[in-house]
Amino acid sequence: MTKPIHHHKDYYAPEEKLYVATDCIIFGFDEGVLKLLVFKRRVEPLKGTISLIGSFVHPVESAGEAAKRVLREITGLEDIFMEELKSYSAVERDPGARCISIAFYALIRIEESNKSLVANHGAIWLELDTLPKLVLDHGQMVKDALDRLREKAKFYPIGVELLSKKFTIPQLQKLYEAIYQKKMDTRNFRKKLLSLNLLIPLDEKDMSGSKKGAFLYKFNYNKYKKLETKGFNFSLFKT
Amino acid sequence: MTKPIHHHKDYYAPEEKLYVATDCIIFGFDEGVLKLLVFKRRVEPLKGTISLIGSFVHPVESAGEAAKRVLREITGLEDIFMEELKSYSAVERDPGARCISIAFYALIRIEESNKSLVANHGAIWLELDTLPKLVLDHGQMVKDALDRLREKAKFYPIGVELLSKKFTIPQLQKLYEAIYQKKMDTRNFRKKLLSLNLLIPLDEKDMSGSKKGAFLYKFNYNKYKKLETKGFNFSLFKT
DNA sequence: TCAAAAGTGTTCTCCTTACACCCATGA
DNA sequence: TCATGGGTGTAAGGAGAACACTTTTGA
Repeated sequence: MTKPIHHHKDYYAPEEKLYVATDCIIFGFDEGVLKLLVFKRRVEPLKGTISLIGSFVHPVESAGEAAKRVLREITGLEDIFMEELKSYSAVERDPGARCISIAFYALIRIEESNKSLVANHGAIWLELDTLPKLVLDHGQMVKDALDRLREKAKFYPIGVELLSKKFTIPQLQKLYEAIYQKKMDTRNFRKKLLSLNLLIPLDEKDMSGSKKGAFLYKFNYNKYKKLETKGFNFSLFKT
Repeated sequence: MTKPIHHHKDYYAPEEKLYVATDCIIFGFDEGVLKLLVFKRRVEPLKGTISLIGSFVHPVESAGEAAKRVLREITGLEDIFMEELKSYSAVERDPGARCISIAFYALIRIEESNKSLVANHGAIWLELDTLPKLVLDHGQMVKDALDRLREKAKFYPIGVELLSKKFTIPQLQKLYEAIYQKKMDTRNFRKKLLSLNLLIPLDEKDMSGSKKGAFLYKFNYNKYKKLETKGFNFSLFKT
């Protein structure tokens, strides 16, 4: 069977429609550890089960728009780094109905989210490395999203999406160490990072992490956008 | 709105289902140029329009299974390199009906395909760099797939999926030159390639490309699989 | 004998890596 | 004054990039 002719309803009619949902793998970084925003049922049935935050894709929106809507409804945030991960469409993935899900992963700054909105939705932040079992194939989604994050962060400085807009180099290093679960060398990390010329040094220090204080930087989004389109190598280290 | 409770049909009932299709971006390599397998309507209506090859996703199969089925039905091939590209779900993407598509790209050896099966389905190979306009958002799909192929081929030797099982190094180089649209240095290409130790040299020569003839090689899939799981850097050149 | 493609080595440069000490400050 | 985290430089090794000629053989 090949692609049906378009604009002729007869070609669609005999086909079966499916439920289409989206699930968001929402990463955050807090207290030196990677966290995931999940939905914990507080009432029966299935009280206590943990799932990703998602929604059906409505007729008036694309999957990406649905995912953005979910993120906005739960966290109050807009203009967030979000990318399609992949689709999940195994026949038996959802025992309740034939339902495919298009998963998106997002990186957000926890402190910018609307905490009461989050709480009102029954959403909570859990540490990634002590995650309990999630419903359906959501565990697999998280695993896939983490793999993708690791791949992506090798070549693109997306880590900055997880930190405050003003951040210190030690903070960024701790984030990378959390993502890749390994210690890095301070000197090499700084050298490579600064050689990209994508950080704007500020005249402020963050005094929360040490007595000496660490200089704050801002990410140069404008410069990055220009480089990105030209295809730049952002690799922060050798694998 | 958060994720509905599963196993309770009431949560699905009020939602609208959508048509779910899959489209395949099928790459081939022949006569030194990259080609795409497309479907050309030979009868009215819409005679002459060109689209990717696709199908609806049926209730009994996942999107990936649907894509594999399409590939098998059109080319007779199984066990082909195929990966999910991304989903396309813009509300107005298909004027005929609200229909999302999950696109997959595949790399096949043209000479192994069932030529009459291909022809019977009205499928034809078109050169990638002189593609006409495709229906719907299929042009965008091809562009995205090509970007993905370029990204992927940098780090994984997937090019071999497009060549005969026995191939010569000059053939592989020509393929890479076609993918990246740039000339490469023979000596550096061979050096890097052979240093991966993934090619099994054969005692045969391919005499079709030159009077001198070029030695044939086979790809060492077993070794590759082992390296792949350990996370190896297959980059064939610096971007 | 010549045209056309296959095959081969070396040098330079740059990036990555490994590695250890001083600095600033608040407690 | 001392404990804590912030910040700095250099040398060695390895990978990528640039570069030109010889080999084979059918026409």
